[in-house]
Amino acid sequence: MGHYSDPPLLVLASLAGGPKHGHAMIEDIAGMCGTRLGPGTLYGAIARLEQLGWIEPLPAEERRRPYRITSAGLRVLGAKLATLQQFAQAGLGRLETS
Amino acid sequence: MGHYSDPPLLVLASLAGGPKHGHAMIEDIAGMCGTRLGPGTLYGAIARLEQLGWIEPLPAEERRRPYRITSAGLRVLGAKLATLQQFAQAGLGRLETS
DNA sequence: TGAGATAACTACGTCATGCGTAGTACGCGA
DNA sequence: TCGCGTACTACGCATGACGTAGTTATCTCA
Repeated sequence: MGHYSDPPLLVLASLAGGPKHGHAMIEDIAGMCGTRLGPGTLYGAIARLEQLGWIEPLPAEERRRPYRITSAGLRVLGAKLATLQQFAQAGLGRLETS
Repeated sequence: MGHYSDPPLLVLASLAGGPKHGHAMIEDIAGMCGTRLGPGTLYGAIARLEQLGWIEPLPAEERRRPYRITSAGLRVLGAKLATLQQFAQAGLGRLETS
């Protein structure tokens, strides 16, 4: 433990830093928070996010399939991160009290 | 969307505010972040957390089964909340840039 | 030129767990 | 005594996390 892990959110956050293909996301996410997603986890999350319209594919280069976050994805990401931070702060507040 | 949901974490955070029985946690969590856990979700999470030694049962009063967070649970909660906040901040930073 | 490593992805299977529904039992007020 | 709210148990489905293995292409180095 010690890593945060919510694959779809990690993917969105990674793509918020710029378009990337799958393998690059793995590296980016590992660098960002130490979580190294397996291929099954990553590409599963990507497929679901694409279906939701939160990310979209860019023209493939060779065998890389790059993706970009959509405006809808940005909105969702912002909302999620905001509630996440709110919750984290509330929780930490409770910890200090006790 | 708009609610944060990670049942075990929510339970730990709720118990960080003092010992509670199941039903009280549901209300507490709903008040804290708007997420209302169903019984299956809640009691499932409780059982797993107890097995991990992160929470422990207190003597039952009538049909209420109160629980308290353990010191191990507090440590885990602190660590999780810290990484959570770190991640949220990093993500929000990326959002501002783009 | 051919063995090995790395990059990038696909396909598959399993297991945990999130979540809803239903059911039980108890106590309280009208 | 009827019904409502509390508090929990039991069950079952479906999602999704995760690992393993396999595929193909590219590059390096001997």
